Parts: sequence; C-alpha cells; structure tokens
Amino acid sequence: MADVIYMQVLADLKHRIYSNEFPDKKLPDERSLSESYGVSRSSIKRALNILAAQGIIFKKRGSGTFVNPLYLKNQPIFHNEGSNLGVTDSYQLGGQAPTIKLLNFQVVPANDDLQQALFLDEGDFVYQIERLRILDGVPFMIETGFIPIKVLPELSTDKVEGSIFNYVEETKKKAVTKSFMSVMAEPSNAADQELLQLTAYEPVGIMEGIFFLDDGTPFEVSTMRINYKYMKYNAFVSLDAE
Amino acid sequence: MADVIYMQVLADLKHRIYSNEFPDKKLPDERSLSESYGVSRSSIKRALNILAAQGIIFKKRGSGTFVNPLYLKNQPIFHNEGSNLGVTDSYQLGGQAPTIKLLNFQVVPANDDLQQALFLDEGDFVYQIERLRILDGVPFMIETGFIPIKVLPELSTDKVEGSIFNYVEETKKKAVTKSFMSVMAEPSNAADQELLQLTAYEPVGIMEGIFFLDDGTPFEVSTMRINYKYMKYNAFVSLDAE
DNA sequence: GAGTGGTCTAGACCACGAG
DNA sequence: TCGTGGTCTAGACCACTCC
Repeated sequence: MADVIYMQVLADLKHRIYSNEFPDKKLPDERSLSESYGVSRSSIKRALNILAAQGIIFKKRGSGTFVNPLYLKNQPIFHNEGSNLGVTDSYQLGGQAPTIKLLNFQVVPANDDLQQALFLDEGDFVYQIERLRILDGVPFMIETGFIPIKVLPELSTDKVEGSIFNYVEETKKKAVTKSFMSVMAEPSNAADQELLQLTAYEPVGIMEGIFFLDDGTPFEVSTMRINYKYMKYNAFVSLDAE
Repeated sequence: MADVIYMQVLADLKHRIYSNEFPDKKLPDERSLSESYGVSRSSIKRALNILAAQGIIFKKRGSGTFVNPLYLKNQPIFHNEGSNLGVTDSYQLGGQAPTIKLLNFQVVPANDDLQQALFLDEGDFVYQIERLRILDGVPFMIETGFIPIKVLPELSTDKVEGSIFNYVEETKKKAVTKSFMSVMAEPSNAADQELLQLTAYEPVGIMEGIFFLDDGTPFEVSTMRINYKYMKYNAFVSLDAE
C-alpha cells in the first residue's frame, strides 16, 4: 500500500481482521502492537482510529479494542470504505470489474438545482452523462451524472466509457475525496424495469450525491438508480467531535 | 465546550470562521496557531483535521489551510444531521413529533448473531422491542430492536413507548454517539403492507444497525423497515485519512 | 492496583508548492 | 529556497474498567 507507516499497519491489521486472526474479537493493546510492529504508539493509534472511523473496530477505554462483529457478518456487496466514496468502484470487490454502457452523452445548460449544487452561474453548461453499469453481465445500475464543462473541458465519448474519477485523478492530479450522499428507495419505473431487468414489484435503491475535489471544488452531481439486490450502503456515524 | 484542548481550539476556530474572520479564506499556518493558542502543533492539527473531515476547511500541503467557500454559502448541504445518528430523531424536523405504538415487548435469549453484535455471552438475555412509528397519524416505520437486559435492567413497557435513547441519556448519563448502519431496499412484504399502508408495488427502505454508547459499549441492534416515501439517508463522506 | 485507551507535548524530518 | 502541511517518535499524565 502506501509507504507511510500507519498505512502499512492499517493494511496489515485489516488483513489480520479479515483472516479472523482475532476469534475472540479482541485486538492486542496499543502498547503491545507498538512493540510488535516496531513503531510508535501514535502510529498504532492512527491506524486504529481509521479502522474505527470505518466501523471495522471499536475501542473501549479501560477495556481494549474489538472487532465490529456486524462488519464481518455483513460482507457487503457495496460499501463506502477503502478507496471510494461509497459508490461504483466498490463493486469490484467480488466477481469481475463492472463494465459500462454509455446511454447518452450531451452538453446541456445547467438548471437552477445544478447551478446551486455545482456552484455555477447562469448560462453555464454541464455534461449530461447517462451510463448503465454491468456486473458479470448483469446490468445493476443506471447512473446519470452532471459535470461542469469548465471543470473538465476536454471530456469526450471514449473517456466517459471508463471511470471518470480515475481520469480526473490521472490528468488533473486532483482526487475526488469528498461527497455528500442521499440514499433512498422507490418503486421501479418502466425504464428501470427494462434496463435493470426488474419486475414491477421490485424496487430500485437510489443514491444521489455531490462529489467534490480535494480542493473543495464541486465536481459532479450524480443520481444512481440501483437494482435493490445490489444496493447496500454501509455507514459508520460518529458524533464524537461535533 | 468540552474541556479537552483540541475541542476548545475546534470550537473557537469554527466560531472565527463563521464570523468571517478570514475574508481571504486562508487560515494562519499551523505553527502560528500553535503559538497563538499556546498549545502544541499536534493539538492544532487535531482540531484542523476534524474541521477538514466536516468539510469546513481543506488543506493543501505546501500552500496552507483554507475555508471551504461552499460551506459558508451553502451550509444546508453540509449539515447532515446535528444531534442524531441519521435515524428516528431526525423525523421531528418537519411536522409533529412522531408517536410510537408498541407492537411487542418481551425478553428472549440472545441468538448467536446478537451475542456477537452486542458482545454477549451464551445464555444472556435481550429485550425484543417491536414498535410502529407514526408521524402526523401516518405509520411510516416498523422498528425491531434488541437491547441487552444487563445494559438496561430496569426497562419497562411504558419506557419503550418513548425514546429509548433519551431515556438512556437521562438516566445513565451515557449518550448514544456511534452507529454502524446498513441501508438497503426491498419489496414490501405482507406485514409491511398492512402496517405501513403500502401496496405491493411500493417498497420499504431498510436500515439496520448497531448503536454504541459513547464509551464503546454496543447498546442496541435495530432493524427499521420504512415506508420508502419517508426514507432519505444523508451522509457526508470524506476520504482524507484513508 | 493493573491494564487499557485518551490527550498532550516538543521536536525532528519529509514532501509539496510557489516564488 | 522557504513556507507549509504530513509523518513519526518517545514519553508523560489522565480517565476508565475490571479484578
């Protein structure tokens, strides 16, 4: 993984947890870990704090550090952890990487909602990108995204057939690191049923979000309509520091 | 605020940001802040990291720390939820406070999953609490919760007809500050349709989670089946420290 | 009282951005 | 090159849990 110490410790601990190396759900104490990894306790704490923020472990002062049993039980198809924002990249975990079928790609004027969300002015334009995501041959998500043309003026058809986030990170050296998401559910409509191979009794999960670059620039507004069987959004919420 | 140093710095910086004390959107560098507050740079970093995780500021190595202009302009987007965990309390926002109809309340032995999730031993008992939540006369959520009797030995029927979280906070002086949630969707089943007044074409949103006390004790496992019209789960996700 | 996580410090060195 | 944030250390002391 990354070459910093706490990331190495993080990756190793994660691996040990997934390998069920702590069947009693209790991790060694921080001072022992510090010694066995040969790093400072601060670095251990840093790794543990991230795992705790991801909901993988939890700590009890005076007692120790424990694996979150629900996390292992709920081996999610879909989760907001690791190197994604709770969205499409996470589908790569099980099975094959998803493929993309481009449904629609055009430039349109930003409406009021988009202007607000993407911090645009009257008359600004956005790309409208509709894509169908397919996992192991099964279409599971209809994704409609809006990206300001001034953020990515050189976008083209072939580029939107791959990961736009990766494209941005490679060419702009700016990572997409923040998002504001809403998760909902709805009965499937006719288009959902056709594209996602659903019956009228089967619903879609909906994830709507605004994505930001690491410098705070709003980058994309996206709506994902997901076959309900494929949607499981995991979130760890902590009110500690507010 | 809290008596720890980084929380004091955090609160003060937040206040200064809201007061527009940094019109050029640039905060003083960490070493200056350290000196002016009379605390170590580590404590400053800790406060700044929390502000960054909340999306209020962002940091650029080599350049400095800046206020997120969107935060000041568009605050509602970033406020995911003040003092709740993305669950039932947040429904009080619009309209009347929800009421509760108790469907079932009994003590049962904890099964394996519950033992794991709530950190219980073989033979431990839990309350099983099934409640219907009603907003402005409309039932919108079926909630099934499991709470270890040893955490709340004095729970009684009248108490589970109100907010259990509030009850815990008042009597135990322990707040429920963390949760690990999964959000999904499913077609409604017969019970859903009857209790939530849904048709077979209308789905339920499902939120499943473990709630923790601020000391890390797992407190409750809960499954909520929600009329899809009433479910909107908001989350702010930041990948800064991963 | 022993064990464990939480906070805090002081200082060193590294990596990146801009002039 | 300088200023800035990022990482890391070693150690002190506090707060809580459990025996």
